[in-house]
Amino acid sequence: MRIKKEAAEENKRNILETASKLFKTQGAENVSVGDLMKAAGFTHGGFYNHFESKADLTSQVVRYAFKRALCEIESGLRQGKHSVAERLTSYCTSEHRDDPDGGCPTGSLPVDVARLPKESQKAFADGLERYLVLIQGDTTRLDLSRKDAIATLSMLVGGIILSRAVRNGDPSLSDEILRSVHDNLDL
Amino acid sequence: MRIKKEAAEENKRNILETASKLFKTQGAENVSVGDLMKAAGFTHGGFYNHFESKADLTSQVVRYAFKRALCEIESGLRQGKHSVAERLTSYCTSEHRDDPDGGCPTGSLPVDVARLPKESQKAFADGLERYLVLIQGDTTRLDLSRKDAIATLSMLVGGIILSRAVRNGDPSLSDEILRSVHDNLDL
DNA sequence: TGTACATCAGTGAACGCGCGTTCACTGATGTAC
DNA sequence: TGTACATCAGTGAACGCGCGTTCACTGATGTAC
Repeated sequence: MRIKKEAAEENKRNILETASKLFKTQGAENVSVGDLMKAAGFTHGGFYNHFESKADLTSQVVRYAFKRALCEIESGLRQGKHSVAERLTSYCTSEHRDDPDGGCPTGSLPVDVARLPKESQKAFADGLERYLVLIQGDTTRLDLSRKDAIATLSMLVGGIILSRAVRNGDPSLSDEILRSVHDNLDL
Repeated sequence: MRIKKEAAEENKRNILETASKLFKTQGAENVSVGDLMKAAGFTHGGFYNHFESKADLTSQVVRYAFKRALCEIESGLRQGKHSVAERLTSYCTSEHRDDPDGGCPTGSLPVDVARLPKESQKAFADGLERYLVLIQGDTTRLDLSRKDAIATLSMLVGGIILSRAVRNGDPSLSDEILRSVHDNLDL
């Protein structure tokens, strides 16, 4: 049966939110359309009312995940809940490592994105660019050059990815990676 | 028909070599057993003479890929072809970014490995550990603390992963990431 | 404002397809005598 | 050394299964008059 227009939009947002969590933890290729719709509380058939294909979903998820993460950080900055430096400091922690679905897309999606079509990569690049602007915008406490901002972000992303890769295989190495990157930040 | 024992071992090595290239470029989940065996020059049925399952293959590939990469670097060091510092310097370059199958497993496999069973993660951790020992072993030119070695490796890995993620979506950002990380090395 | 009809979000059965895996078969290789 | 038999790497058809996608259907919502 047909539902209200706002309800349909809310449902789509729900699907995107659910997908961004599942994709970050399991990887886009390991989440089926059926799994996703079930997790969002629907049957699979309705999926194609919102998305042209699974590939279409994927690029929309990349965009959505960055938007969500950036909005959250920016509103936190505005309200004075945390500074950019504090956010960067909390990036390489076991809390973030163990919570990929709530975490930043920079650390969970890039390897998937490298195999996705151009449009998804563009969405990722746009998100990354906004992160860099955000980091550089904090001139009072950090005052990083763009080069340094990129290098810092690379170290954080590499650290969290490596720590997740060995988390179950060698937990103490995983912790050591987080600590090493964390201590090398000196913001 | 039955073949000579050494021939069978050589065939298995061939499958592992082919798999490590395919996995690094496409990701383990996107390479089917049929694809792999065909690329290695066989039919798919024989796969189970060498591996218990695809999961078994995957963990063997992680181990194999590190062994191959480390042997190549170590023999280069022994022959004086390059130093550790030179290898690190050439890590974040467009050549390495555009050649994932020939490249280092640290940059191509970690996100896949994070979703694989403990044994594969152990194989990855062992490989990573050997990399760190190698980096620290070069005391004459680098003399990095273990912490610095980990932070450096994290930055390199993060840089190559991010540059690959935006390569088709924003080529100039991709190049900028490589340059920024490269310049921040100062070995 | 009320009525008649088109629209479309969500349902669930059904589709073709490729996946990982199994299996009967082949015949050169390895082994026991 | 020669013979007889067991072994097993590689082949290719076949399996069940879950995937992405399609489609006929439902009925509340949106729209035209």
